[in-house]
Amino acid sequence: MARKSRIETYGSPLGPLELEIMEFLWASGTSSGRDVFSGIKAGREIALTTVLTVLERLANKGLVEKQKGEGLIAFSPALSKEEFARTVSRDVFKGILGISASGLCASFVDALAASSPEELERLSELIESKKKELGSGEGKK
Amino acid sequence: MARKSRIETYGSPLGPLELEIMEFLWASGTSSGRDVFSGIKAGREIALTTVLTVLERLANKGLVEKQKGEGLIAFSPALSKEEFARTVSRDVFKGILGISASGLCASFVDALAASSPEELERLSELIESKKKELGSGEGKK
DNA sequence: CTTGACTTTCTACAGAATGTCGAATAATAT
DNA sequence: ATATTATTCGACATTCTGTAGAAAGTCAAG
Repeated sequence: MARKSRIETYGSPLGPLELEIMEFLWASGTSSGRDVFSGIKAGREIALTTVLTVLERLANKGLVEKQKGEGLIAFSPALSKEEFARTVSRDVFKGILGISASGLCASFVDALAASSPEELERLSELIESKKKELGSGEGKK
Repeated sequence: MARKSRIETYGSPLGPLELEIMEFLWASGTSSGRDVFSGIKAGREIALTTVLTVLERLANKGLVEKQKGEGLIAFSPALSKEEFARTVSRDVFKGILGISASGLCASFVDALAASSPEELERLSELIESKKKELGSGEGKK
């Protein structure tokens, strides 16, 4: 029986290949299986079917949409990169916050400042609007 | 051959039982295998060896220290809950920041607001001081 | 010294997730 | 029809985690 699926605790991580394929789709938009294959495969040894299989699994997970219209089947990301990141990290944070909230904010700010300081501004705006949001909803006791 | 270990992409998630055992150790500090077993097992059906095995694996991962002195072997958390959370989140940040910084920020705020809204205030203060810090540090070019 | 209870280690299996494909099947094109 | 390309199926390999019995080690009591 084993574990209850990592999802409940840490969100829905993707394997390296899966992520690579998602990145390709985010960059190229709707593509055929072969397109993805060509884009992904760079000198590397990988079979077309491997890519197709992963694409199929990604579709089952709801991360990719499979449109079969006229012509080749088309695969496209079901969520934007941002939406995906948001979804995954929401779960991840829920898990980590459940372990220990203290210090997390600080390390988050540090990490963000280190990698994308320009996001700091956006982050404070986000917080402001979130605070307003919470404040107004407070009325219904 | 398969995947390169989730760690490189998403941090170091633990299974439910592993996490449960870590929580126990964080709460009780150094304990014998049997102590952990007793603490973990609450009415539930679980074998002592199962707990010992997991403890062993946790030790191999470097999350638990095994001290064999006089008497029973003692297990203790190698990192505090906070350190662990920080470590895990650092890796998670790295992984997700690579995908989308804005998505990460958005979900962080959401997750924080949901679990500890009172931290929002502290977070904005943190950001302010971080921004000042960056601003002043700019002088040395 | 032998026995028995308890501790610790070994070994093994099961199920899920992911990577990896070849074979079979379905469409298309020529 | 036949060759070509596209899709789907079915399989196997590896790693992770949960699970636990069997074996080996330790030690006090008799």
